[in-house]
Amino acid sequence: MAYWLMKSEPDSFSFSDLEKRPKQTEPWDGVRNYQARNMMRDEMKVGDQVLFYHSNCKPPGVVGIAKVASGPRPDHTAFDPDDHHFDPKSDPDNPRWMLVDVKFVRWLKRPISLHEIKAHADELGDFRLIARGNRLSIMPVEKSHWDIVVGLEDQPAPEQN
DNA sequence: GCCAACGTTGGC
DNA sequence: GCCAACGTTGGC
Repeated sequence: MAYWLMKSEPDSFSFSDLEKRPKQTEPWDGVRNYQARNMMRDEMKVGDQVLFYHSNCKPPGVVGIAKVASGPRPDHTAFDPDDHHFDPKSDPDNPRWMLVDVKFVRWLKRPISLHEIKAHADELGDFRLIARGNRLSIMPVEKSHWDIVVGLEDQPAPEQN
């Protein structure tokens, strides 16, 4: 089994939204980055575990755990001229953009903020999330990093400053 | 709102 | 293939 991190802006789609979805499952549409697409199309497998990360909010951080719930499928938002993610170059007979379904698993006992993750840089030094200039919305997570990040939920929350 | 860091586009 | 211009991401 592999481990991943997927970012979402909670103003657009939050972990709470995922929890409320029918079957607590959502197609991860709208991704328009080839690296992220390739991971969904070629590498993600049903049952893989996902850190659900809230970006562009206060505070940014990991809020819950999800899992991959489908194999790769065409992203139909690319075919809809009225959709914000419409891509006229994506041909329904040869779709350019692919997605997987993501299913809610559980909330973390408490959110683990980016700030807190960075405070553990000595153990998480090569975690992609805190690498310089990282902008990928989907990234692989090493098991050791997964265990450290998820393990923080059992530690007391750090003092706010 | 600012801006660094990327990715994409398109002229050449 | 190079690279300047432009658009986006996302923390701060």
